[in-house]
Formats: sequence, structure tokens, C-alpha cells
Amino acid sequence: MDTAIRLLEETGLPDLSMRRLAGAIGVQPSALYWHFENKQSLLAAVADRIVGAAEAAPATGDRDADVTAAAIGLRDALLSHRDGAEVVLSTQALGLGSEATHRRLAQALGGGDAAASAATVLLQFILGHASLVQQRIQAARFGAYPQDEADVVATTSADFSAGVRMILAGLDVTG
Amino acid sequence: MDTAIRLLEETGLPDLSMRRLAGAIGVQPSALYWHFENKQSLLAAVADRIVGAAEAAPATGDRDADVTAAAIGLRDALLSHRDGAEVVLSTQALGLGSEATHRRLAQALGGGDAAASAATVLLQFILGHASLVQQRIQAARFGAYPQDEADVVATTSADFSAGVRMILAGLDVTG
DNA sequence: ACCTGAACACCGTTCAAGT
DNA sequence: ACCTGAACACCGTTCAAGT
Repeated sequence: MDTAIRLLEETGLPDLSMRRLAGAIGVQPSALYWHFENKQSLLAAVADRIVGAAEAAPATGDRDADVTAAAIGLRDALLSHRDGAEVVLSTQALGLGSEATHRRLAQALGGGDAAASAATVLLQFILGHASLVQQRIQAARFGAYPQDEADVVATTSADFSAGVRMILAGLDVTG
Repeated sequence: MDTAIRLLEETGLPDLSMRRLAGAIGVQPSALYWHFENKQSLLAAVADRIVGAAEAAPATGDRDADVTAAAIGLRDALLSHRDGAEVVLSTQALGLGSEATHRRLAQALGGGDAAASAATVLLQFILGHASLVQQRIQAARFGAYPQDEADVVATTSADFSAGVRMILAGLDVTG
């Protein structure tokens, strides 16, 4: 499991194969199938580790501040592991992995049905955003995108804050 | 190219291999590399076809109505091809494929810098949303998610409208 | 200009058999 | 309970050679 995260960091998701992981552990590929039903459930475990790093923020009572902190925490967690957003997005989409992330956002949003629905919107924006940023960083890294990594992060941070602010403002108007 | 779309429809993205596509055309796999540099650029061409199906909506002058129509048109285009959202998301992220989609959204939003930035947010939400919905539909199709396809679409349509409304409302407050 | 044939270096998953 | 060994049915990409 720690080896899986390390391998993700070193080689990226496309190269995180069952064979390679087995090799890094020093075991036969087939041995992994004793511990995980298939590759997908192994990745779900990896996804839980990644979002687990987003600490539960101390609630300040200021809703906008709490939501913004939670959103930034999640974005940072996703971006701090290579291909983290993609791993979490596909896990989330398949209904695998824990629901702690959605719960945390819904709570910061104040709880209740409207908050749960807003949390879904926010989560989808964050995952879509982070996936795009991350693949773009990857492309930049081997020269396939005409910006360096720092520029990509700088440019997109503004987009991210704008997105979070819009969703919060919209919640007040429509909710 | 049409064969690639047909294959995507029939077998899905994971099974859309260069070998399988070549077989369906009746040609050797290596022949494809005369027409496309690699699999990624082939997929970029597929992505352009998918979003190309989202017709330019007739501008009514009502900004919210135009944006909503454009957003729904894009969502429908993504969802109407199997794995369409994933194909377009990764193409977009790599800076491959055309920028017509972003342009269309920015225009519906009124043009200018603020509109371009809002279009980015909206596009990321739509792609994140559609990816999630689509993978969930796929999961439902082979019983790995406890809802049927119709329920998934119904449930998430409400989330989608809510997201678009929030972003529009937010734009008025922050822009 | 466009395609074949053959090769290179890989995949995920299954399953009998071993300890 | 946990792992090996061997197999099955695949991948993307390259490149000399053919027409």
C-alpha cells in the first residue's frame, strides 16, 4: 500500500501496473490478488490515502471561510500526489472508496439537504479542475504544453478561487 | 475516424485499442501510425467530433438562457457518446483538440476577460460532472452501482442545473 | 503515399499447486 | 493463510521492407 503510493509518485498512474507493483514489493503479480480483488479496488485504497491527507479543518463558524479551507485542503491533497485527481475521480465515480470527502464538504456547507447537493457540485468542480491542472502539469513536464509547472499552478489557482467564490455566492442566491 | 467513434460506442474507451481499431478497418495496427502520430492524437480527433455535435445555440440575448442552453448542449454531447466525457477531459487537459467549446461558453457568457475565466470554471464543472455521471452509468450497467441508468441520469440532472445556476448567480455577485 | 510483417517490451487476470 | 509458476489473451509503438 505504501509501496503503491511511492510507485504512483515515482512513475505515475499509467505505469502503476500490478506487475510493476509486485516487482517493487518483491512478490509475484498473482500474489496481489490475494489482498485485492482487482486493480480497481487497489486504486480505491490508494484514493482513500490521498484524500485522507486533507485534514479536517477546525470549524471557525464562518461558513465561507470553512468551505474555502476545505476546498483548498482537498485541492492540495489531490495535487500533492502525482495523478491524484484522476485516481480519486475515477474511484469516486465508481462509488468505491470512502465518502468522507463529500461528508466533510457538506458539513462545512452547514449540513442538510441543500448543503449535500451543493457539496456534490463543489466536489465535481474540484475534481474536474484538479484533473485538468494535473494533466496539464504532466504535459508541461515533458514539453507538450507551453507553460512551465509554476505558471500552470499560478494561472489555475486564480480560476480555482473564482470557482469556489462563485459557487458560494450562487448558493446564497439559489439556496 | 467514423470507425473509431463506432468502436467507442460499441466497446468503450478501455477497449478502443489501436489493434482493435485496425482490425475493424481491416488493416494492420502499424498502418494507423501513418495517419496519426500516436493514440493520443487519434483520441483528440475523436474528442473534436464529440463536442462538434454540440450545436452553436442561437443567441437569444438572455445571458442566463444562452449559457444554460450551451451548458446543456455540451452535457448532452458528452453523455451521448460512451466515455465521451473522459475522452474530452483528457484531450482538453493536454491542450489538444480544438478550443471551440471554451469559446462558445465564453461567448454565451458575454465575452471579455471575466467571461473567459467564468467559462473555464463552467467547463471544468461540466467535465467533472459528466465524467462522474458517465462512469457511474457504466458501473450501473454491469451492476457495480446500486441504481439503474435512468435513476443516475435523473438524480444528476438536478445536480447539474443547480451547478449551472450557482455559477451564474455567483458570476453576478463576484464579477 | 500508404501499408505489411515482424518484432520489442510490455499488460490484467486466473488457477492449480506449493508451503 | 499466503504465495509461486505458468499460462491466456491481450497492449502501444517502431521500423525495415514492400507496392
